[in-house]
Amino acid sequence: MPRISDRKALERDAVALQRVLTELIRVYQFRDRDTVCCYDVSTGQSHGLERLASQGPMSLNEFAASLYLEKSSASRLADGLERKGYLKRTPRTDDARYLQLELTQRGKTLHDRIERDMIEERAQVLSELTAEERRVVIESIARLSGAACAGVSTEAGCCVRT
Amino acid sequence: MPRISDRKALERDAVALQRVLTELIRVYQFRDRDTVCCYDVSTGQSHGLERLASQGPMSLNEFAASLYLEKSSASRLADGLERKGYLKRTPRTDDARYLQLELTQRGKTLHDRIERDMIEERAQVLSELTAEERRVVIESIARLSGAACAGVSTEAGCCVRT
DNA sequence: TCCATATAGTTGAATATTACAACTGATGTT
DNA sequence: AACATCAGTTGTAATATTCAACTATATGGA
Repeated sequence: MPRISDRKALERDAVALQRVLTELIRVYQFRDRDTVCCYDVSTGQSHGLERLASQGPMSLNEFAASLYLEKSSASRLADGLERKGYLKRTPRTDDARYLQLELTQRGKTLHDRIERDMIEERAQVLSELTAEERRVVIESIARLSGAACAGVSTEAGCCVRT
Repeated sequence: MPRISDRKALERDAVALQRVLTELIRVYQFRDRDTVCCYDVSTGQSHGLERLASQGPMSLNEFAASLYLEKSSASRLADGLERKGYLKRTPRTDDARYLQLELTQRGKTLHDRIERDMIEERAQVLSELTAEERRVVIESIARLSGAACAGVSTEAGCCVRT
């Protein structure tokens, strides 16, 4: 059983975390809009690039689920990326209902460029920390998304809290 | 001058951080859409509540800047909050061009409820960490938004990279 | 004093993002 | 063969966002 002062300290930290996390989300939503201008893709599109780059080719439904989007939204996201030449849709030979979504070379190149810039930014922040501290930060952020993800089901496409 | 292995470790960590941070942003954009359903306000509106709750009354321009929005977007955000009775606009007595934006009691109450729920979630995640680890996480997240914010100017309302 | 100018905020118009529902085409089942 | 199921697309509507034009207020100089 934790001491009372421990619980108080935890509560205080939770408040602080909530504050900085809210600001992080806010600034990223803004900064991400900015990304549009600088890289020829919108926020959503750059997430789409990232999913395909890191997970490899996938069906549209998988694409939608991995972006927490309804399939129709994902379809339109893919439209945009395809129109700009970053993505290719290929019907699967074994079952023509499925599409294989895949980045083009152009798409891979753009993703690499965006990712490289972002990693550079991350490295700036991490450079002030020790290896151990960096590990804690990375793990904790992973836990934060895990926690946010936990209460959410993507089975119905979106917006279902379990 | 850091050793080569140190630089490699830093690079590796930056890649990992980029990965978890991207996922965090993604899941939050989804989860935030969900928040709409549960609390009678949209994502943007809940950020608006948060700004006014934590910074106190402010003008519309200040409100816009603190949300990284164009003033017209902020004006419409305020419309929504006012219509639902969470916010009050009062012309300033010393200069009638300015509006004083302020939460109503109803707005404060709603914000408190939302914040309490979120802090509870944060505490869950933090409870597995030591006090020192929690400090590192909180500081690092603050630095991450600081870094994202740094390259951005809100003077023109939005979307200006300096 | 009065008009030009600047400032704060609102409104019109255009665009983007999203979800839900209805649809199309392909596959599987009885 | 007919019906059901599944993957993906398209129609429609709601929301969010910006830019530009506008209104109202304030300030400063002739």
